[in-house]
Amino acid sequence: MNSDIIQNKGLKLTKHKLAILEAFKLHKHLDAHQINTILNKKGNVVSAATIYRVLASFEANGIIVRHNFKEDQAVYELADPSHHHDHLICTKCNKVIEFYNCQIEILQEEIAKKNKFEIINHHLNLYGICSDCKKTHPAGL
Amino acid sequence: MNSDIIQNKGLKLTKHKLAILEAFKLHKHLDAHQINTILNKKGNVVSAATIYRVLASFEANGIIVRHNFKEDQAVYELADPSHHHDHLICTKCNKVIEFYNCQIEILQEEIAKKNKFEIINHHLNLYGICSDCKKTHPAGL
DNA sequence: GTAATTGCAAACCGTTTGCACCCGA
DNA sequence: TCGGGTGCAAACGGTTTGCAATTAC
Repeated sequence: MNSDIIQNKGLKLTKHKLAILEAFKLHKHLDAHQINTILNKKGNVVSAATIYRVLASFEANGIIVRHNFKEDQAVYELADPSHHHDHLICTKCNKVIEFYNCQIEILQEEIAKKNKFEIINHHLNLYGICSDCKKTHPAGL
Repeated sequence: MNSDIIQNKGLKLTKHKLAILEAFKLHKHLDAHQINTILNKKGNVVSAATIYRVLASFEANGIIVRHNFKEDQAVYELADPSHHHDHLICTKCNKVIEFYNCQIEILQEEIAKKNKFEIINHHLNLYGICSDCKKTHPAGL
């Protein structure tokens, strides 16, 4: 249950937190502005400050994780430690596809070992054109 | 020659552009603020606006590439299309180590093909603790 | 000479924060 | 009740931009 996710972390259950969590169930990857739009459409008016505070709190409590797909805006998605994945991002339509490749993960560990690095985290973002956008602009225009 | 790099792109050669290019020869990865500091130390006072404009122009002309190691600040490095590489970033001391792994590149292409994606670009950032910082904080503190 | 470059200050945009009020447990 | 949550507006930090003066070619 969504309310459990929030309360299990010792956070107070509020209408806004629930609404934000529900937004992530419907749309995997969201930035603060998109969340605002979604909540507004549902008649849920929330100040930007609250959205940022809820996002920060959710991130600190491991409910969501932050990504930097866009260079100037934070994008979040629900955390799922048991299902790590990386992302393909379409630079035309901003579609995001998740993938997981075990071999790449292993190679990353080897690279870290070679460089005496202890990996804490990683981001692998593949930017490109998705099949839909290729159809729309077959010559790459 | 540094001046050639600038003029070959049809850009006007100026003292500031040269100084910024030289900064990149000494320090591989730089953000706007660091460039400002470096130039100031050399007695080269440059306005922030100019730095950003030069960076934008260099990037548009393929002289440098932008990275998003930090979530809230753009980091640039000299472009070198013939020597693609990815990065290990130490979250303690911000050290950046470059690496290249052919197998990972191949796997990425396979993933793209599977998803009917045409990759244009990618960022693989491995965040962790470098060996020096592990020594300083052996228990991870 | 002329278009590109620069400095300054103001604008911008995403995000954060101080403060007073509100509300969930 | 009371400490966390919220809205508002102001602040913040990195970046961009309008404009007038300067400079490379």
